Amino acid sequence: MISLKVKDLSPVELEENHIVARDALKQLKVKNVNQVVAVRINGTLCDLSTQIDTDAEIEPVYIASEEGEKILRHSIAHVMALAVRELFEDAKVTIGPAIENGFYYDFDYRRSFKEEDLPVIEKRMKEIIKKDMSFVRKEVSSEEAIEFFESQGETYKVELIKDIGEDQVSLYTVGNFTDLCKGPHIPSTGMIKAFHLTKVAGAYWRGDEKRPMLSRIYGIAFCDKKRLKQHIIKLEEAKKRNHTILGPKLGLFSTYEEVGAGMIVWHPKGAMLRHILEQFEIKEHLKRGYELVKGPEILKTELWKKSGHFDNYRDNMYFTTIDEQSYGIKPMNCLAHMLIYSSATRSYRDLPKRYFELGTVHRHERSGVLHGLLRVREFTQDDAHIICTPEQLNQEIKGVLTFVKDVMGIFKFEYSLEISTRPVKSIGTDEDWELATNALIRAMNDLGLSYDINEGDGAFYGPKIDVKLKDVLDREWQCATIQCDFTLPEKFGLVYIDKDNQRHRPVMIHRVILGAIERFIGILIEHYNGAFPVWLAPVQVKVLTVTGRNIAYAKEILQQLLDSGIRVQGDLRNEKLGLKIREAQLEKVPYMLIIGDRETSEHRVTPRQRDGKNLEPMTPEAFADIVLQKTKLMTQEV
RNA sequence: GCCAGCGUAGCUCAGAUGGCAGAGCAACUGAUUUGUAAUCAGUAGGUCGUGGGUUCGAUUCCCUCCGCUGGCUCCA
Repeated sequence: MISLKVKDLSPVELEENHIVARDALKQLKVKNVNQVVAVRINGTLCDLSTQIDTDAEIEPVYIASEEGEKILRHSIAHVMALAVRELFEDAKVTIGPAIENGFYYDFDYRRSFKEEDLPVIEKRMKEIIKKDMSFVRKEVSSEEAIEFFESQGETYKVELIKDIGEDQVSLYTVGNFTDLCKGPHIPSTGMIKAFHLTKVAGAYWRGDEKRPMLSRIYGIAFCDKKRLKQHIIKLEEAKKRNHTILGPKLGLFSTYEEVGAGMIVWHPKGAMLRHILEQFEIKEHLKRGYELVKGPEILKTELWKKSGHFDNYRDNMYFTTIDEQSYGIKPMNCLAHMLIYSSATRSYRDLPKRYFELGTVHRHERSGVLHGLLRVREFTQDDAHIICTPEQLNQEIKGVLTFVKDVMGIFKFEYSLEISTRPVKSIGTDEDWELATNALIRAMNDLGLSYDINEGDGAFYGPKIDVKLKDVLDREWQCATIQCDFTLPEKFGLVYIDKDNQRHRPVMIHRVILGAIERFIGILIEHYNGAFPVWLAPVQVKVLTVTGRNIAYAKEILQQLLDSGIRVQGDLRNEKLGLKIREAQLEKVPYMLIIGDRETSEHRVTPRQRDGKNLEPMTPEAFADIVLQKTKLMTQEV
């Protein structure tokens, strides 16, 4: 006799000594059992076919839940593998997990899969689903599993089992396809209602580019057709917000095949947007005790050798020769800042030094990774190096984290934080790395911030805190970063004289707030869907005349607004007002000023907001005050 | 760099088993002086991304390179 209980309900005593989970749910009168994909038995996720033979608390996992959908997606990956193995006989299977919104499976086949293969595979999958085939779990010894997969020629699976290193592994069979898998899975393929194969991609086995390139097939999947459709609509909406489309359309920037990959050409409105951000940054940095500095674009290769960049970052650098001397184009701004520090004897009283530079850097990124403004080869960082005593480190890191919070708050950005630890290719002693890593962790804890740890993803010279923002497709991009560096001060022999009249080694923080102006603007465009708030809008106001009789007065208004520092343009063409409004609307200008005969005779302006609302006619001065006030306060709304 | 897809007028896109390349919007010209998201008419605009090959003939088929997109890897 066993006692079973569903969360929040009273226990039920059973006559039997064992029962299959699915039957238990029925006996316990759990609702909609046909919508349940798996169960939690005493907290452990299990298949519906699991036999229960002890007292247990069980909890149904419904297909529409986050967990249930994940199980569903993973199961669809298996169905895809079955379809692929049926269609492409000697295709080897590797791994196929559930991911956000869907799943993928990596195959090793004599050719890579093409997009035209997808409808064929999808059709076969639908046939399998129609047959409502069961997922059958079996636990076997690792030796047995290895023997089985070897007989199937599934060498990748054999490698996986050996790496798992357990005595027992579980296998799942659907149709004639048996896969190594922890599970759980949906009971049978009939539960699959909504999926679509979306794209193919190459992917290295185990993410290692020295290993074979596999062929990956991606799919999206949801518990029902409605959710799938919603997701597709969402993707279409996202596409419209995409900065690579919106940016050129709004006259912000463009790229040219003849200029080169990863190089951005800024048009007037984009250059203005950059300028606004840069002025904002200079102001915010000066407020926080930073000093403006500026280093050259190219520095002698010897200096890059001294800093360690030549050994560790050479592949990403461009070099040139001038008068038989080798120079490196800077991929980072730190070198000049080091030299500025060491140009004088520094006292502990001088520290911390905070050097800030809007520094343009060049990095040779691999061609395949370039993407719009988010990944380019030339970009400008809002870069600063803080040189301080070890005792000041914690305070300085907290200062930067607060700076980041303040700035992200102005833009109303949500962001995630990550601490990255020592990578394989790196310099410095273990003690320094530990000290620096702990300093970062302590600062985060002091401020009560939550973060993830990203093992082995630090810079070659030190650990770092990364601040990540999402683009319109929910891809995360690193923007702000705070990096500790104990090695550069040493390489450059930086010292300060402490109270004890002895020379001591300062520590350094590399940090950016927006990150790269280019990337940040890319994210900004998507964040605001191109409709920038007044303080950021490259054109804040457009003056629209109704007829030619209003041109003289409109010009007066234009000049008056320009004089008061407002970014204003006129549309004085001989066109209908409706057209002018439409065009200004498509340019996403925050304010339009309608200038007709009434406004001209009363010496007023009628503002129309971007949201379509008209304000009451007012004096030009009153309107200028509104715009200037919003600019000053950096408000979010129009 | 690797895998897959794509590249036709300023933009969005048609098009042909290889035989003089098409539309809408934008541009230009003229008319219209107009009150809250497109006034009308006309004109002009393309070595079909680059270079090579196959062919009587290539924008179309093949190769190379350039660029873009989505992944892998790498990073702000």
